[in-house]
Amino acid sequence: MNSAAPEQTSPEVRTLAERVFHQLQDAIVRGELAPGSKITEPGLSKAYGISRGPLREAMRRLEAHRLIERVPHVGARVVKLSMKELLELFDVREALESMAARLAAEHMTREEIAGLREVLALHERQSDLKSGEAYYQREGDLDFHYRIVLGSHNRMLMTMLCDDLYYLVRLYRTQFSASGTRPQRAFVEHHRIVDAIEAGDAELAELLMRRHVSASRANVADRYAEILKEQAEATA
Amino acid sequence: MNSAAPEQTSPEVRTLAERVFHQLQDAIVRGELAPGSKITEPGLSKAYGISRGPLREAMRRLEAHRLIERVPHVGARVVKLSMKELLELFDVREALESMAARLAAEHMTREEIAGLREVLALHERQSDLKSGEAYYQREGDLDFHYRIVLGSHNRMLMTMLCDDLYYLVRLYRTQFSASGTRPQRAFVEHHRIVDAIEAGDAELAELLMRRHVSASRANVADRYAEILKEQAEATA
DNA sequence: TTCATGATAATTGTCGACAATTGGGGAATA
DNA sequence: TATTCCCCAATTGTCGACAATTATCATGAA
Repeated sequence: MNSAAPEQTSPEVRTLAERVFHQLQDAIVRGELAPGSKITEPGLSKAYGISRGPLREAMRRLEAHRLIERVPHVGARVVKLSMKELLELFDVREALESMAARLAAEHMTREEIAGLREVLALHERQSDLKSGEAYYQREGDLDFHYRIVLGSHNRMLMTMLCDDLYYLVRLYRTQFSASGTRPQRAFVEHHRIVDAIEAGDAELAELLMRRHVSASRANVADRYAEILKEQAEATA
Repeated sequence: MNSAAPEQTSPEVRTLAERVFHQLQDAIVRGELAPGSKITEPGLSKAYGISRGPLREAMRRLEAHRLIERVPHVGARVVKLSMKELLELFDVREALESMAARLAAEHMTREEIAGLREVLALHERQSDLKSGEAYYQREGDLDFHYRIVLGSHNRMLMTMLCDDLYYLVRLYRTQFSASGTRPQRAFVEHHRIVDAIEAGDAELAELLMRRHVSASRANVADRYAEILKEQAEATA
C-alpha cells in the first residue's frame, strides 16, 4: 500500500456489466434512449462494444430498477411512465421521504445539517442568477432530498430512494420535460424542513416533508389537468 | 386454443433464468441456503442442472432484491440480516404499509374488503385450533398485510412490498426463528384496521397500521434486548 | 379487399470454452 | 518461529456459437 494510488477505480466499475449498467442507466434517465423505444441485445452489444453476456446482466439489473420492461422471448423496452404511474411514484415518495425526514431529525449530525444548509444557500444563489426554473435548480431539488435521505442513516431507505426512485424521478422530469417546480414556494418549504430537523423535531420534519411532496404531486396533477383541458379545447 | 390446457405455464417461469430465480428465492427465504453462506456459480450450476449463463442472470436479480450480496471477482453470499438492518426494515415497512392502508381505505372494493374479512376469520379459527403462535399464523399475518397492499391499487407499492420487502420479512422470520408475534393483540389490531378501511376512514387506517407495525418493531427490539441481557448474565 | 397461412429472417435463450482475477498453501528467508 | 513471497488451483468475467421462439412478410384463398 505504498504506491501513489493513481488508479482509483471507483467500486461498481470493475466489470463490464457494471459499467454498461451505469451507462445505460444514464442514457435512459437523460432521455437518449427514448421512453417506450425497443432495445435489442445485438444493437446495444455493438453500440457498447461488448458481448451479450454482460449486457444481459446489466439489463436484468435495469429491469429490477424498473428502468426497462422485458417480456420473455420478445424483448425489452425503455419504461414509459404514464400519469397514473407518476402519481403512484409520488405516493411512494411521500411515504418514504417523510419517514426519512423524521429519521433525519433524530440522527443527523451537526456537520450534515451544516452541509444541508450550504446546499440550500447555493441553490438560492443560482436561482437568483438564472431567475427561476433552471436545470440546476431541478437537479438541486434532488440534491436536497438526497441529503436528507442520507441523514436518515437508514441504509435500506437510502438504496430504495437514491438507487431506485430518484432515477425514476429524473426520468419523469426528462420525459414530461417537467417545467414548473414552483421555485420560491419550494425554497420556503425546504427551509422550514431544515429548521425542524435542526431543532430535532421529528414529527414536524415528517409532517412538513409530507406536505412538501404532496404539494409537488398536486402541482403535477394540476398541470396535467391543464394540458388535458387545452388539448380538448384545441380539438373542439 | 382448443386444447385442454394441460400446460398452464404461469408467466415468469417460461425461461430457465426465471425458474432458477424463484427456486433460489424460495431456498433462501426458507433457510435452506444458510444466511451468510457463500454460494458459488459452479456449485449452483450443477445443483440445478443449468449452465452459468442463466444462473448469473438469476443471481443478478437476487442481488437487486437484496437476498444475496456480491463482490466483483470474489463471489456472492446469502444475505445475513443484522438487528440494525432488521429495525431499518421495520421503519421502511411502517412508512410504506401505513401509506398502503390509507390508499386501501380510499380504493378497496367491497369484494376485496369481504375477502380481507375472510382471511381474518380463517386465521382466528386456526389460531383457536393450534392455540397460539403457529406457522400458519405467521404466514397468515403476511397474507393480511399482502391483501391490504393489493387493495391500495398502487402498482409501485405492490412490487416494492410484495416482491421485495416481504421476502426479507420472511427471511428474517426464519433467520431469527421469530417466535413472538403477540397473537391476540395483533388480531385486535388487524380487526380495527379493517374496520377503518371499510368505513373509508383513510387517516385512521393509516394511523392504525402505523401503530401496528411500530408495535411489532418494538416487540422485536424488546425481545432482542432480553436475549442480549440473558447472554450477558450467562457469561458473567 | 381482407383474412388466414406458412416460410423466413431476426431476436432471444442457453451452452461450453477461454481469459482474468482472487485466495490459499508452501517454500524460502530473516 | 514468524514472515514474506510466489505459484497454483479455483472462481469469476467474458466471449462466440448454437438452439428455440417470435415477428414479419409474402402468398393464396374466401
